[in-house]
Amino acid sequence: MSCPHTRQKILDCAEKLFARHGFHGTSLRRITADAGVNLAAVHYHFGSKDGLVEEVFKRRMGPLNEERMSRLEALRSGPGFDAEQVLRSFVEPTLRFAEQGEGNRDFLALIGRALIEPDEQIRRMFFDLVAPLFHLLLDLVCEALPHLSRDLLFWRLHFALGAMGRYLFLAGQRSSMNEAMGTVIPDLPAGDCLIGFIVRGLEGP
Amino acid sequence: MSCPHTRQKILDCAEKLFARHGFHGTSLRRITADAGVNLAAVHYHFGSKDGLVEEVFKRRMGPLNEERMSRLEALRSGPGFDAEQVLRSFVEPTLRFAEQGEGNRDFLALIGRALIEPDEQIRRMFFDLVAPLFHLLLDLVCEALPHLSRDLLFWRLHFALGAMGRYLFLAGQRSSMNEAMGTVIPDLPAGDCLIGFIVRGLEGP
DNA sequence: CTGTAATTCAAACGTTTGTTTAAATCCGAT
DNA sequence: ATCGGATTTAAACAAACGTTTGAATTACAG
Repeated sequence: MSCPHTRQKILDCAEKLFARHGFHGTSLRRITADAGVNLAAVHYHFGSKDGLVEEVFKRRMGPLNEERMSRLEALRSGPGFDAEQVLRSFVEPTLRFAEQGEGNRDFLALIGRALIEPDEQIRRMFFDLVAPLFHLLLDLVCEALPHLSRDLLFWRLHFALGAMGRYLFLAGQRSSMNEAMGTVIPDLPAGDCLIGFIVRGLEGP
Repeated sequence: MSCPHTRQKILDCAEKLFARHGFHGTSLRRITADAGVNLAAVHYHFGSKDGLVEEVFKRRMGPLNEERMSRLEALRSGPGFDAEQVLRSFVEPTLRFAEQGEGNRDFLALIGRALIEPDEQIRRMFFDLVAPLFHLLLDLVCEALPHLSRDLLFWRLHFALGAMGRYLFLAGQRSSMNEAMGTVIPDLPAGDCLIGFIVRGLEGP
C-alpha cells in the first residue's frame, strides 16, 4: 500500500472507460494500456474484474451516499419538510458532485448505466449499495405526501430516478455525442430544471 | 424464404435474451441453443450479429413507430392540441404495445436498454430509427407549449423519456427481479400514472 | 425421378477475453 | 550491504467469442 499510484491510475481509467463503453465493453487490457500499467496489476490489486468494478463504485459512492444520507437524516430530525426538500437532498449532492471534476462526471454516467446493468452480479452489487438510501428516500417521500399510497410513490420515485439517470447519462456523453451524431444536445439546464420536473411529477393527485 | 420458422425462432429468442442480458452479454451460441437451431443459421439469415440486432429492432419498431407517427400527424393536422394529447400519442401506443404479449414486453425492455447502449454502432442504428419520431415529438411539444424555450423542452422531453424507459425496464424485469432481490416491485400502475407524471413535469413554469 | 437452389449442419478458424504463473524488480528495515 | 515482503513484469493459460467453410440435407420445379 506504499505506492497507491498504480491503484489510482487503474481506478481512474476504468471509471472513464466503463462510463463510455460499459462494463462488458471494456477489457482489462484496454484499461491497463490506458493507465500505463501491467495487465496483471488489476488482479494483484483488485482480485478480479468484478472486484475492480466494485471498487470503482465504492470509491465515490461512499462519500456521495454519506452526504445524501446525512441530509436526509437531518431533514427527518427537523421540524417538518415537503417533497421538494426531500428530493433536493437527494438530487442536489448528485448534481454538485457532477460539477466537481471530470472524474466525477464519468462516475455519474456510470450510475446511469448501472441502473439497468445487464450483468446480474454487478447489478446486485450496485443495488446493495443504494438500497438503504432508496428506502429512506421512499419513506421520507411517503411522509411528505401522506395522502398518496406507497406503491404509487414507489413508481413515481422510479420515474424520477429514470429522469435523473437520463440527465446524468446525457451530461456525461454530451461532448462525444455532439460530434458523432447529427443531434446537438443543448447546454445543461440548471439542476433546478430537473428538480422542478421531478417535484411536479411526484406531487399531484 | 420458404421456411421462416428458423428466422422467427432466432428473432424471438434473441429478443428475449437481449432484453434480459444486453447485447454484449448474449452470445450467438446461447441464442441458437435456446432456439434449437444451428449456430451458423444466424450468419446465413442475418449476415452477422449486428445484422441480427438490427433486425430484432426493425421487426417491431416499424409497426410501433408507424402508429405513433400517424397519431402525431393526425394531431398536427387537427384543430388544436395540448401537451397531454401529444404525449399520449407517443406513450399510449407504447404501453398498449407492452400489454399485447410477452414478446412485445421483452422488446420494450430492449428499448429501455438501447437508450443508453454502450456500443456505438448499435446506438447509432437505434437513434437513426427513432430520430424522426423524436423530432416530430419535440416540434409538437414546442407548439403546444409556445411560452417555453425549445432547449428547455428538449431536456424535459428527455426526462420524460428517462421516466418511460425506467418504467419499461422495470416492467420487463419485474418477475425476474422480485424473486432475485429482496425488493418487491409492486403491481404496474396504469399508464395514466406515467403519463400524468410526465405531463406535470413537462408543463410548468 | 432428376437436378438445382435453398437451407442446415458439424467442425474448425483466428481473436479476444479474464485469469494465472513464476521470475524479476523495487523498497524499507535490520 | 542485505534480507524479505511488496510490487511489477512478460508470458502463457483455457475458455468463449463471432465468423467461416464445405459438405450434407432438404425442398421444390421441370
